[in-house]
Amino acid sequence: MEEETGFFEKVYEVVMHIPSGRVTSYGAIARYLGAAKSARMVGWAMNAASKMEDVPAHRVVNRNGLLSGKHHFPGTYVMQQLLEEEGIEVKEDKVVDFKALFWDPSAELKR
DNA sequence: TAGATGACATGTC
DNA sequence: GGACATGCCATCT
Repeated sequence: MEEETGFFEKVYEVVMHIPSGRVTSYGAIARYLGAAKSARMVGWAMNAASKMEDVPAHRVVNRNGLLSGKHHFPGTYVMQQLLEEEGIEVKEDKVVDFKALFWDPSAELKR
């Protein structure tokens, strides 16, 4: 009966809490979940999350601000398009001022 | 059918 | 700079 806080479930929740116009990285989420070494797993969660409309996986990018997962989206340009719709500037599949738009879950959600 | 291995959208040591 | 860690999925044997 527990909520069964699965790793994926946690990732989904965090990603769903990402405010519009903001982006985060796999490591930040993994670190917030207490599994910094599971950053890879976060990528897999995104893969499944990308299928969920409630989970804006397009707001999650790698540590370099590069849309690493855009290649896995239904459309190579969909991810960038969505980000631009949110007001995020994307250049060469990279988030402009990723550092300024970076959203830290542990800083906003505060565990 | 069940079990085992590889692959993956990264990150840290 | 290189190797390892972590969790799920898909595929093969």
